[in-house]
Amino acid sequence: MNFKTLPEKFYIRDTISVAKELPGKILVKKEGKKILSGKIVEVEAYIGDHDPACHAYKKFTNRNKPMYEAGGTIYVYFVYGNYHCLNFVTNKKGIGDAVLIRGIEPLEGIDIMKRRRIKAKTIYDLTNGPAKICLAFGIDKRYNYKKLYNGNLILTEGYKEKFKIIKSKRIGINTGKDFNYRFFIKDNPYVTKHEFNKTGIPINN
DNA sequence: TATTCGATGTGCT
DNA sequence: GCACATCGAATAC
Repeated sequence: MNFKTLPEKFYIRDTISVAKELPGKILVKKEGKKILSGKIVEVEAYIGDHDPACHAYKKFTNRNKPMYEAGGTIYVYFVYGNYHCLNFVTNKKGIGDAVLIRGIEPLEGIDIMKRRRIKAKTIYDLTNGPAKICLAFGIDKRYNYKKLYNGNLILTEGYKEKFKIIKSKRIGINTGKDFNYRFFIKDNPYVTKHEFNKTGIPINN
């Protein structure tokens, strides 16, 4: 695979516009001679200006600093004492917006991902969750402040394909629940399925 | 300095 | 469907 790397200007736009276009793009990590890659299938937008679920909601702290960098910067944070989550910073420098990467479809380096996700029972469990992605790809806070267009972790264009993007409420948050800032590819099995209706049927899919 | 709790994943019921 | 591991960041004091 040899897709074109997305330029900085792709990210320096309205955050929702960027989030809607992320599904289908390819995340590529170079580890020496090895390549890990996967297609993004699910993301969530976080908007500092009006979104109480956003880490950069009306405050500037040591943790959320990378979110104020220019679009195209990587923001990785540590949660629940165990896990890391990967975000792409969007919008202009000084604005605290980012997009959380929640679901990826593995393409290359699947053998390596399996070794790092020893608990994953199926190939779908490898990268269908924000912390799972970081485990499979070996991403931690060292990637904070790195750029998505010139490092060993980059984002590229994807296949020319048609798919339907579904918009829904976000997952795992207690505030800002009303915003439909989650975007994912319809019927893709690598999308997380955390929301259920009362009869146990997964919704948002 | 102390306390609370989280943009999750896993395992058990 | 639910408990819990586990610890750093944020907030309270």
